[in-house]
Amino acid sequence: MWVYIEKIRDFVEQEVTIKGWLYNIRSAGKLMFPELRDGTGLIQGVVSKKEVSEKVWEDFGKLTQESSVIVKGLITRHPKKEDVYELQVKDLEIVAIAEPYPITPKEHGVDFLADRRHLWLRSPRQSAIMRIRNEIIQSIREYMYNNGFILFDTPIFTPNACEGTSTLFSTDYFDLGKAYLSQSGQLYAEAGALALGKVYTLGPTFRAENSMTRRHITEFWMMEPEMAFFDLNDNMNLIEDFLEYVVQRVIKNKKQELDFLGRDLSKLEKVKKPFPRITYNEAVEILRKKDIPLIRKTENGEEHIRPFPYGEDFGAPHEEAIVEAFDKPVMVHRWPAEAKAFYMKRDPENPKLALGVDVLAPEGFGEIIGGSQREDNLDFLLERIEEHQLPLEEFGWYVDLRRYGSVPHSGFGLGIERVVSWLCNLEHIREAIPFARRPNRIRP
RNA sequence: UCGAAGGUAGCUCAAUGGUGGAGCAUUCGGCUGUUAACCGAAGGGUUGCGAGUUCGAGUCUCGCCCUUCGAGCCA
Repeated sequence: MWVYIEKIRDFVEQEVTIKGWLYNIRSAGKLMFPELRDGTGLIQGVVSKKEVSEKVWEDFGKLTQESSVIVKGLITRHPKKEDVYELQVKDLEIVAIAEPYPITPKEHGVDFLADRRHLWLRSPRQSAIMRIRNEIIQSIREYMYNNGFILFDTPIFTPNACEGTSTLFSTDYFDLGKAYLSQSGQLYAEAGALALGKVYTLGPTFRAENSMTRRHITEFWMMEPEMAFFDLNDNMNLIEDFLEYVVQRVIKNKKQELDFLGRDLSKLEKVKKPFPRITYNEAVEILRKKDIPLIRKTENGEEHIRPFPYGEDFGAPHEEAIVEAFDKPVMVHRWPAEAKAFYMKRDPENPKLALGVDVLAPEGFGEIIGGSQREDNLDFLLERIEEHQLPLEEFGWYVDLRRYGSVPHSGFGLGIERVVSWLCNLEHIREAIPFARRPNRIRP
């Protein structure tokens, strides 16, 4: 019977068939120890010369790393190790002999591996990350479904920039001129929220920023819920509840993979409601107390400005300093409006502040969520569009949402790969997605 | 885009301006409990590209290309 390695415990002392690939093989005279991989796990086979036919013995000698095979044998407990199982090999069918495999069980550099991403994904580490990514996305979908959100898929071709700030990838669109690859589904999700109440979009987004850091890729997946009649506070309550659900479910269901990656689970177990909520101004106070300067580039190098001035946005060193004191995600809210996007509603108590919230992951993994309450007043929104010098003709439909039964509404965007990096404790975001797109890499 | 480090065998890395090496991988041989197995042997090189200095350049100088790390921007 064909079984998957992850289910092997249920078949002890039974004869099974495993279909997979040779991960590694060791030999000791009349014994061989092939390590088999089938996508769900690894198992060590034991081939004894006196137990198998001459042909099977010879065929095992021909196998190279990553050769595909169908192996029959008896599942037994490891003679020395607890909860480890082996396959006592009886028969072998070679599906295909692999050419010399470039990725060996030894060390490799990141560039070499990135060039062979299509093969790198076969390694136990990458396989564990992809399984955890799957669990994260699945738990997001289930949370949303169970809480009354409607999946609302937004377009990838768009005629306008959602936020005027970042650069967009462009392409020709028949007779209609340029089209751009979406950098966010938010504006369309707002239309969805006013139609359906609570919606979310989950799909790829694109940013043509020449960002060469361990936290950026040019094509990344984002989950963006949008809720009618939610204010900033409701938004933050949702973020807390949602993040706790996702993190706790992932550590419950993917413990084996997280252990394999060497993830410190005690840090993730602390991700429970409530999360600290601090205002932007309080965050600046933290930076001032720690004497973290704002570093600004000048013609003759760098300028270090102390104390950190109110109104400036935070960079990576600032985020790290703010998060340091907490062991949970930190929600920073009420930002200087000037630095923020045009669609954010102003704080009624202080119009210089926008009702935005950023969520900073613990352990220095940076911003995983950016959200806000949206501007729902028609005249204020028109003002913002003018201030930001955005083409009104492209935003006509968006402005319309304020004409026909406008309501307070809020939402946020969560970067899937940032969350994968955080939960898997990855050094670099390039491992968080099957095929990472970066400014200097579009292959494979 | 800016700053720093780097580019030598298939991979990871050594090599005082003076005959380019090791471990792993590959091929062959040995070994009945191996776990990135081990032991023995063999094959494997336009030192990123181009110019210059020098009797002599992997090593020094200049230009270009590429990679990594950090910064900015952001999810």
